[in-house]
Amino acid sequence: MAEAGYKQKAYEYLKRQIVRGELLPGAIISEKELISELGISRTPIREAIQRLAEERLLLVMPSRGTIVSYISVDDVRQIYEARKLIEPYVAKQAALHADAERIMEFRRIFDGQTDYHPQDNDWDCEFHMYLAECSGNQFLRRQVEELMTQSMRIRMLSNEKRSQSFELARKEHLAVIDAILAQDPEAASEAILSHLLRSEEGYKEIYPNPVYFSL
Amino acid sequence: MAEAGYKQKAYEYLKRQIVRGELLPGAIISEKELISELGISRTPIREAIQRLAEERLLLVMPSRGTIVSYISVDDVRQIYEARKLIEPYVAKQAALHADAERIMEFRRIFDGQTDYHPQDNDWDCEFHMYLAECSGNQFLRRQVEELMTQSMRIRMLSNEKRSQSFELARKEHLAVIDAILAQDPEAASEAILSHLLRSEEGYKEIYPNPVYFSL
DNA sequence: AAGGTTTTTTCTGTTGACAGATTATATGAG
DNA sequence: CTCATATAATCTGTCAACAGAAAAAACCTT
Repeated sequence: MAEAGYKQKAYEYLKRQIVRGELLPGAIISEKELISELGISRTPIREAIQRLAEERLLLVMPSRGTIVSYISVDDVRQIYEARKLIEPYVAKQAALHADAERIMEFRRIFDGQTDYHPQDNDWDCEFHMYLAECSGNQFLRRQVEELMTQSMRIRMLSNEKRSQSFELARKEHLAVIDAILAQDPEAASEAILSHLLRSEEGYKEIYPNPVYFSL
Repeated sequence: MAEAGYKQKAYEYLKRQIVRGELLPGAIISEKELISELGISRTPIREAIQRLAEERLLLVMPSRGTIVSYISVDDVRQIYEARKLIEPYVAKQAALHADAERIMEFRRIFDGQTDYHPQDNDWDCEFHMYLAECSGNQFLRRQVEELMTQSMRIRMLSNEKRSQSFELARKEHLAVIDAILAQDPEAASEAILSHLLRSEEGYKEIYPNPVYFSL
C-alpha cells in the first residue's frame, strides 16, 4: 500500500468532474465519499481539495463542509477582462517567436487533418492553452490555464448552443493560427481579441440564468 | 491541542523568511526542524509547503527533500514581462474607477504624512498590491501578488543599492498616484511602465551575479 | 403541538506512526 | 588505498485515529 501519486489522481478526478459540469456549483464535496470512491486515504484527498480551493474551484468552509464554487456574473466579467488583456499579448508573442513547424502541426489538428480529435469543449481549451505555451512565459501560461478552466465551467453551466458556436470558434481559431504563421503579431492579436469579444457576447445573453450564477 | 489556523501560521512563517532572503535559494526546508521550531505537527506544515510550492517559492523533490527555489535569469525576464503587461492596465483601471478618497489616503502614506511607515522593501510591494486591488479584478490582483512576491525575492538577492533607488521609486510611485488622481488613464499607464522599465534595467546589471541566479 | 434545550452526528483540523524511495555512510574484497 | 556492495539514516507520501466546532436530530418542557 501507500503508493505515490494518489494526490494527483484525486486532483484530476475532481477537477475533471467540476470542469465537465458533472459536479455543479453548490455540490457538496464529501471527503468520506471520496475515500470510498477512490479507495485512498484522507490525506491525498485533502491535499487535492486544498489545491482546487486555491484555484477557486472549491470553497472550503472550516468545520462546515466543502462545496463546488459558484460563479458570479462579475466573475465572468473579470475572467474575460483578464483574458482580453493577456491572450492578445500571448498571440503577439507567438507570432514573433513560435516555431513554424509546431504551429503547422497544430493547424493540421484544428483543421481536422489528423486522427486526434478532442471533444467539443476541449477544442477551445487546447487552442488557448497551446497559444499560452508559445508565449514562453510560464507565469502568463499558468494564468491562462486558470482562466481557461473557469471559462470551460462557464460554458458548461450556460448551456451554450453547441454546433453553430463551435463551428464559428473553429474558424476564428484558424484565423489566429494563420496570422501567427504569417508572423503578423498585430493580426494575431486582433484575431484572438475578436474571438474573445464574440465569445463573451454570447454569454451576456445566457448567464443571467440564475440557477448556477450567483450575484 | 489541535487548534485551527496552524497551516496559515506555518505558511506566513516560511513565506516571510523566503521573501526577506533569510532563507536563500537552495536552502533545505526540513519538515522535522519546522516541527520543533513551530511546535506543530507535520500536516499543517506540509500543507503550507505545498502551497508555497505552487507559488514557485519552494521546490518539493519527492523522497529527496524540499528546497527554496532558485530564480533563473529567464525567470526575471518573464516576471517583468508579465508585470509590464498587467500593471499598466491595472493602473489604467485604477485611474478610471478608483475611489478618490482612498487614493488620497494612500498618497498621504507614500508621502510620509502619516504614522504608518512600512519597511524599505515593503513600500514598493504595498504600492503595487494596492493598485492591483483598485483594478476590481481578483484574477489580476492575485497575479500581481504572485509577481510582486517573486520581485521582492529578486531585489533581496541582487543586493540593490538601497537609498537612492528607493528614493527614485518613491517619486515614480507618486507620479502614478497623481495621474490616477487626475483620472488620466494613459498618464498612469505610462508612469508605471516607466517605473517598471527602470526597475528592470537596474537588475540587468546586477543579476548576472551567479550566486543565487541559476541559468 | 410549539419552542427551546440537550444530545448526537458530521465535518474539517490536527496528530503520530508506518511504507517506499533516495541518499549518505559504513563495510569488506581486491 | 580504491571501488563495489551492503547497511543505516533521512525524507516525502500515505494512513488511521483523535479533537474541536458546527449543524442536525432528538428530547423535554410548557
